[in-house]
Amino acid sequence: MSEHQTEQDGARTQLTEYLARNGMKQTRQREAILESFLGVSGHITSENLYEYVRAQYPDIGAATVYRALKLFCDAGLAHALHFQDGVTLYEHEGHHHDHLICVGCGEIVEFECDDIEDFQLRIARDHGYRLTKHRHHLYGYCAKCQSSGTDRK
Amino acid sequence: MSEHQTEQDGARTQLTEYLARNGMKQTRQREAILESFLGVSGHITSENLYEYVRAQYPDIGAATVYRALKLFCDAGLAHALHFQDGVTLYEHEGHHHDHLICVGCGEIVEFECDDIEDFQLRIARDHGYRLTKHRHHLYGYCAKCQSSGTDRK
DNA sequence: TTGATATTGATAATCGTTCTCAACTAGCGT
DNA sequence: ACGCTAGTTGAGAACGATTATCAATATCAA
Ligand SMILES: [Mn+2]
Ligand SMILES: [Mn+2]
Ligand SMILES: [Zn+2]
Ligand SMILES: [Zn+2]
Repeated sequence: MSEHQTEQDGARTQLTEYLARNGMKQTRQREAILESFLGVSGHITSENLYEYVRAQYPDIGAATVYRALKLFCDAGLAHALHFQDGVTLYEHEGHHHDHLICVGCGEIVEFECDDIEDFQLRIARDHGYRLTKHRHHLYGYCAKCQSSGTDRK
Repeated sequence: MSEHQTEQDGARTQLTEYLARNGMKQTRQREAILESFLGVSGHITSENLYEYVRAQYPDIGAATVYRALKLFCDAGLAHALHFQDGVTLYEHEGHHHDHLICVGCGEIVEFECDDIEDFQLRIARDHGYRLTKHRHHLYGYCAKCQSSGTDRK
């Protein structure tokens, strides 16, 4: 039994418990969508996940996928991100990190910086704020896109 | 002649030069919209600025305001921000800063942190990226919203 | 098995923003 | 001043990811 396997089982259990705790139902659709979501690594849109889901379960509707992903966030299984205005990307919930995005090819690099996290808390405290979340995105050109000079801008 | 006055004149000149340099035309509408924009301090949506503009110039259309604000960004007079997905806020272009947003009352606090800026550059460099911009938003509850406990969430 | 309640899928609606396009100018050369 | 031409405008349609609606259907505790 791989680490990956236990992680997925953990997620399934987590959803089941969340549903029970909130008087919600465990449906075929939610199980299928969770399965697809867990099978994806990285960042994905609802629309894109819908494609994957539909490949195996053609009867599941798009609205259900949108709803499920939001549910997964509420249940602590997923995390929503907004790199470009207008599209939501989801990733597996895990240890906190922020992102570096290549505006050339779309590559996404994850990073962690405790120092920055500390400064954020200090800034919030200095202004009397209690932080609930933050959004820290760095945009630029990756090494590859810099060398293949044929880029926009 | 106040500092404020010269700042506004500077902006007007900047737009005029940008337009000339790019074979674009200086129109009544653009002048009027710039006037309204300069009269606003802080952060404002296109839609909201359109209200102001319309009060003085009822014939100017919404599309023109949307276009003008985008133009002002290109000309280096304005800066676009996305605190909530789906709405664009504009502010006067000035020295760089980031934002602390109260999710209770919507208050926006501006902050600067050279240390964070430095870490950002280091992170980018470590990954071979050349940064073009970043988005750093801290969300939380301001002091006032924390005490008046009657808040959402 | 039943029945109350939650969920689903198709589709309409949302909403800030952009696009379309015919009418209208700014601004150059004359 | 005049005229040309390319850029600009305003109204309204179109967009696009997401959400709301709602009748049909599935879940699950009793
Ligand atoms: Mn990530
Ligand atoms: Mn600001
Ligand atoms: Zn790249
Ligand atoms: Zn507040």
